[in-house]
Amino acid sequence: MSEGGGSPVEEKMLFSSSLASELCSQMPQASVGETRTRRRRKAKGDGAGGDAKKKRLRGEQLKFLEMSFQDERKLESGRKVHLATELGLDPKQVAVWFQNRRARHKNKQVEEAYAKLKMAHDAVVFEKCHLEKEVVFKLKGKLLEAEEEIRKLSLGTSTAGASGSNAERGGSSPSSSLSTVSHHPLVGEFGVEGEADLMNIQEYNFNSYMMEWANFYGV
DNA sequence: TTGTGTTTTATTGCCTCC
DNA sequence: GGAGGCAATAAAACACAA
Repeated sequence: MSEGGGSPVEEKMLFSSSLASELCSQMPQASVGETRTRRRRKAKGDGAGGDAKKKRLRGEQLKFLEMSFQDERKLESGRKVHLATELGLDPKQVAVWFQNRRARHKNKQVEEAYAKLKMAHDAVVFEKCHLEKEVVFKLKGKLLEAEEEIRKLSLGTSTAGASGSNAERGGSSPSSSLSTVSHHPLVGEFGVEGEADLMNIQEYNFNSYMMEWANFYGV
């Protein structure tokens, strides 16, 4: 039944070549179509007078049409008739072939545009993750610096206060010097003591920052 | 061989332009 | 109002795995 000629796979190869050109060249008569209410026609086949069976075009016909399509995507009637007589086809068949070919071409372009957009999107997501990690890293560094600052301050106040008697302050235990840490506003807020408590402060600050960040970005 | 998915050819209905 | 374009769809032809 098949009319010989190249296999459909070969034809496909032909189609898929050299399609990378103009993106978005003809965006259809846009949004007008949105209101179209699509009808459905009755299935044919039961209809009168032998619908001619569909015939695949032969390889050389396809080649010729393809060349013509690459040359010019639209088909004015003179060219249509010429092509039809040249290939032994009905002019209507030629017109239909061009119509379908344009549709395939457009699909291909849309696919390519999608692939490009997707690549760009993935790259942006990757970059975003990278930047976030960088921000977190820098903030942790600053936090450590701040922690160091606090430690220095607390050590300073404890050594300065060591000149007075412990009894005056009512502190007798060796750990009482650390208790002055609680004079620092941040520390006092939590009523914490010691280095472990400083770590808690750091963690608290970091967590609250992360919460803010998450809220801000809606994560 | 057959069921199923894909591609190609053809039709229909709507829209735009001249 | 007719020609031609397009989107949506039907259906034949084909490919291919099971």
